[in-house]
Amino acid sequence: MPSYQPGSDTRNRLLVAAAEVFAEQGFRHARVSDICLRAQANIAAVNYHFGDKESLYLAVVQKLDEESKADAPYMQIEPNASPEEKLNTFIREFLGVLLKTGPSTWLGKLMAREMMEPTAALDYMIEKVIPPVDGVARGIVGELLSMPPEAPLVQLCVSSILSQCMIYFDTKEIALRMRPELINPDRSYDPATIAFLAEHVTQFSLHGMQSMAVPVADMPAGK
Amino acid sequence: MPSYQPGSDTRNRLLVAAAEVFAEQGFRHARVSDICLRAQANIAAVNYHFGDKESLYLAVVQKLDEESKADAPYMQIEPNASPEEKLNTFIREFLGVLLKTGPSTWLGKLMAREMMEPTAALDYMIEKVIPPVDGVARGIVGELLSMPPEAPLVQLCVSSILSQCMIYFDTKEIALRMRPELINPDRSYDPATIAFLAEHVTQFSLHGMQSMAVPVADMPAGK
DNA sequence: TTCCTTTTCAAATCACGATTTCAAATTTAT
DNA sequence: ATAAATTTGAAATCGTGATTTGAAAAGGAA
Repeated sequence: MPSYQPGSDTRNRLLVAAAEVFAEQGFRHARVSDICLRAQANIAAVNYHFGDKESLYLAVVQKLDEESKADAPYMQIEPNASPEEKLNTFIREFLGVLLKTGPSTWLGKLMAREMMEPTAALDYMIEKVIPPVDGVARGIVGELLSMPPEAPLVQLCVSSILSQCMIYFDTKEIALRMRPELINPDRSYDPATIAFLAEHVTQFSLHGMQSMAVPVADMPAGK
Repeated sequence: MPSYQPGSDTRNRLLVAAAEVFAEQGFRHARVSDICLRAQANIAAVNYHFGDKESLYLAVVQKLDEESKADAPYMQIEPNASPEEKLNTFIREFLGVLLKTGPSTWLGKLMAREMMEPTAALDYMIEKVIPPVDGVARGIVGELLSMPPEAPLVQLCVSSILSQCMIYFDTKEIALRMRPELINPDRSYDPATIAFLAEHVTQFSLHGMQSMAVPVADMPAGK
């Protein structure tokens, strides 16, 4: 029942095609017939190699996660840069991951989708994918606020920053109708537009945090 | 084929139940069997009264929109308040619409879902629902920046503000796993938590805009 | 009451997409 | 070269959920 040749060509084509389709459509709307079509594989190939659609999805998430551990540009922030520069780089890379096309953007898109519509992969992501990204963001913000990365205020600011990036991914369908000239035929944003948006988010966030560099009220503890 | 008694009791129960289910699950995941169950109606009632699931959905959106035109708290900002107060009120009300439970929150939730996963209702929303909300937000931000509401920078800041609210709706499933004590059994957020989050978003955004009160670079025009 | 319109109901049908089946093709090992 | 193991392919099956059907119930007007 399991795959006997983990390096099988068909198996790999399925993983690549599936990453693309899942990133574009989300787990539920992705059709395994679509995935097989793009992978030039038979409709039964997913079940033969992975058991079922969800296991394939899990395999995609893990594969992309491992690959991104190798080189994820927004995880390797120049340690000597100023915290302001670090934040700008982080935002630019994170926005790119959500708005560009290609393999390096797939895990980010899957993560954004899991947040809105969780599947079994969310547990994996909470454990393995989110902490490193969150850690980098908290490190930068903590530095900016002169606060430990675990401080509740740091968490709030990280949410504010990430949300500003994600909105452009989430509202892509609206942008397509109201500002179609900003989006390429392959549904990616233009690099110039991404750079422009990153600059705005950076400025907005830097100033947003400027006056917060002292400990203030805590999150309410009880429910 | 069409409904003969537009005020039919069953028809109204369907509209109410459908609004609730659609807001909670989104259009695709909502089951008409579920809606009929909650409306105490037969499984065929949706097709008898509305034709099909999508027409019911459209009817729900329009009904909620018309009702909200009557009294939507975040649309009626005290005109004499300072712009800072107006922003705080707007953010608190908008967050409430996304994080509380009850009829007044349903349209906001449907709008948030349409953004991520558009249906035929998106066109209606782009035309009728978004402009008023967007207009109020632009008015407040324009006042804060001493800029006309149509300025591109005003648009960017509005996106930054709305995104910070929406993230708490979008990541509810993660919050459920990482901070379950913040979310009530009925899946709503506690009023104290909402007020706390609104305070943070307001402060972050006010400071984020503080230094922008002069015209700067424009959105790149060409694609 | 009786006829006609409207509404409800349970059961059947449809549509779509995931999964299974099993025979044929291919690969690998001896 | 042959046999066993592995992989592929086309068609069949399943499951879920929306939609349709047609008979019964309910209402209303003569």
